[in-house]
Amino acid sequence: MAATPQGDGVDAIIEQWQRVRPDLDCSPMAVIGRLSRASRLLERALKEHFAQYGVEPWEFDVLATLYRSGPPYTVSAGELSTAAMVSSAALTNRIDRLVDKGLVDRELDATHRRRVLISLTDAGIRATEDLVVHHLENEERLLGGLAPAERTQLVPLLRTLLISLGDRPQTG
Amino acid sequence: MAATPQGDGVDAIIEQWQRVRPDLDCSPMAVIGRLSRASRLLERALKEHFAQYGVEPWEFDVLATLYRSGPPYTVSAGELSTAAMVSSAALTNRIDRLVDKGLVDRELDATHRRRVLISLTDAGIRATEDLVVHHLENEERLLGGLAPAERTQLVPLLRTLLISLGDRPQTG
DNA sequence: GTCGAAAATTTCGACGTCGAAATATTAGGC
DNA sequence: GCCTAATATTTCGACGTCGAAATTTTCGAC
Repeated sequence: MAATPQGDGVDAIIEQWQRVRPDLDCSPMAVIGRLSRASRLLERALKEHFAQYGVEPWEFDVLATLYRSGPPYTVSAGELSTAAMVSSAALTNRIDRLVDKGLVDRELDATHRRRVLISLTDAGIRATEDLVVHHLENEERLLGGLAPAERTQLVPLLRTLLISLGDRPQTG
Repeated sequence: MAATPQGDGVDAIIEQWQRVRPDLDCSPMAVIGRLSRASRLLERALKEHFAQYGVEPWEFDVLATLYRSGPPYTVSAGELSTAAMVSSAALTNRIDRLVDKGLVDRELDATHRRRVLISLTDAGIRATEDLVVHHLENEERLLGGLAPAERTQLVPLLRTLLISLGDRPQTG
């Protein structure tokens, strides 16, 4: 009884916990549970969006990391792996496929030959410039439920959390 | 130059974009990028924590869903699949392994025999009761960087976002 | 200058998830 | 009461990621 009328899925979960274990303080779930669910839902929505353009989210992620580094759009494999938060093994696989698609080049760093440099091809630059515009429109749409003031409130709170979790700029 | 001194990784990414493409409004990234990164970092931290107890995050997730449903700690396979936001195929696999561990039972619903009911065993109940206490302590620790007032601000903002993304209680 | 440790990437094997097809069960139309 | 469609779960094949081992290159100690 007295089910929260306007609640989300996390409200329902916390109510269940309080019914079964009123002795526990479940308040951290109200934050962490929501972050986790929101991220999952956004991931799905982004995947659907990119599918319209024949790309996977990870493809745009790699291309965008290269593009935003600026001309000559070159980043080492290790930095790409860190930026994407995936293992170096996963990154090798991703680059293989982007090379096959003709969107990036792979070459050895002339001065430090154990490093591998990845660069956007001209086709990769064009593809990224096209994708990023639609991607931002889509992100804007996904945040449509938040008023501008709400977004403004959200940003510093999430920044504080990220910093406390150890998130730092790549090039400190 | 003029790198944000106290920024997180997302600040750095947005600065890169503005340097390369000042014509684009990247403000949605400030929210969505942070949600995505925070979720990834929290996922890793939870995984590390649960590893101390010899369990994977998904194991706790299934056990907790059963436990918070209350006695007799029984939920259908389909509901577990929805709650965990994974495919029914993935859930079959997860239940197989929890059955092998002796933490849950699998039985056919007597009245609707195409449904499969999953229940916590006594060992499963004890394991969950032990895990949830440590899990909440850990979540509390992970949110340590946020002041209580900041958490309080965060919750309704994330709820609004979740609802606008379509998140709803399972038993509407 | 050489040897061993450190660094960067790739290869390898194992694992977990997904979408689609298959299987089993229930509900409705007539 | 059949036959079809809908529902719920499992099976199957393919794919992507991970951790660890292997490979190549660089750096420092001596």
